[in-house]
Amino acid sequence: MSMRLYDTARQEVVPFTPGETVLMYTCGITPYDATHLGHAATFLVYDIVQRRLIDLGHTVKCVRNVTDVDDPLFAKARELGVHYLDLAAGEEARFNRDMVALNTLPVYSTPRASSAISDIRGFIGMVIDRGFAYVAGGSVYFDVSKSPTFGEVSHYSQEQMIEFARQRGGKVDDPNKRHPLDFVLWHPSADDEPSWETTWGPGRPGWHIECSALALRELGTTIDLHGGGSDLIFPHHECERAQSEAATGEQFVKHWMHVAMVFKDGEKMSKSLGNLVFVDKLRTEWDPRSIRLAVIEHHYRNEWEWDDELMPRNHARLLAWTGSVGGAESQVLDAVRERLDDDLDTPGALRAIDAAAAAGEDVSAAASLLGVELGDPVGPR
RNA sequence: GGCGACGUGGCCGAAUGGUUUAGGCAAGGGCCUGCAAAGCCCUCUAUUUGGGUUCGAUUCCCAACGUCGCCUCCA
Repeated sequence: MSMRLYDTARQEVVPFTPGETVLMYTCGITPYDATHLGHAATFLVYDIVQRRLIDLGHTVKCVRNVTDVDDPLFAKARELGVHYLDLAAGEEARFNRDMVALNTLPVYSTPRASSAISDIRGFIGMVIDRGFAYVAGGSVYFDVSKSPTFGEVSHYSQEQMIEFARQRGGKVDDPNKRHPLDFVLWHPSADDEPSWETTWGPGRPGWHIECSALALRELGTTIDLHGGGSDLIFPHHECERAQSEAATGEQFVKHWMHVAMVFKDGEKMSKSLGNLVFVDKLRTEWDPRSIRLAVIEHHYRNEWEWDDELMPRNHARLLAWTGSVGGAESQVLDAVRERLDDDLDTPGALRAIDAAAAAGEDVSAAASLLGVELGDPVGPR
């Protein structure tokens, strides 16, 4: 018995068949602002994967990094007039409170990018030694021409990748670059940004290298499952894979999993648009278990819209489930397992539990597999 | 190209594993009227295509075709 999951790179639902110990890496947050529903959705999906794998008897080592060395963090710290690590520490603590409130399982480790500078130095050295990177103008660039499989995670054409990079101000016209898609592994810092010494010059890491270095340090050369929000597929994961396989010569990731974006008011929930629903705010109004249900009511591969019906509906659902405790013995746990193994069909799992609860069965074991513990009375509202 | 949603009469739009697939608009006919309008009555036309599951599918599954949405955001 194993789960079947959609693999972004293979573009189909395939059996996910890791060994007894499952090595998972999910790209975590850049801690410069509060956790919103989009973040929560991503990590709740991975939490349920982890729960089902444990349920199947696996030991799961899940790494979720914290990107505390990055441009948006520096910008926000500059704006607030605080040190970037102070800002990061505060936001990271908020994020952890949200994750605890939503009852996510502890992960194996949550390493910070700032802890990985020496690993990153070593990693870049490996990439250079193996001939996949070059130094120019104080920066180190990955040489995409040495990686013929570049693009096999996202399945974008060269032209599309270049266009996307250009739209993002990805410096495709940087004169130091040999190819427009070459990306930075290391680059000089601005005056008010942190800087570290290296043999090829002072500076700071590029934004893809941290995850590769941390994955190697924490989990080894090949990991079973890697992912995050679908917004990370390109360029982040494309670049990660290229540089990791360049450094180690081994397959980096066996299975890629990405969680679809959450929308509000017709547009992707994002900091730049400001159409955010914050988890900590929501928690003051609703039981966190209802929030979890409202998120997993959607399939992880479908984009979905946050609307006002969601919380009342799932509050009612939580009440129905809680009211079932002490009822007749139920077989619904097996139905939920079967739904989760079918590409993580959480909507189907919820429907099965709804039906069982309506039939007077005790659904607490099934709810628990989804991270919803029915023991406590229902909270706010 | 990828992922997802959808595809019901001329148009819009409900519903459904099983005798007649709502309703509205439009159209045609009639009543009424000096004529017309309004109103009322009647009539008319549909489940994209091809497979599959089933005793039976429009409904469930697969494929094709078509329409729409999303695909740079940093979760």
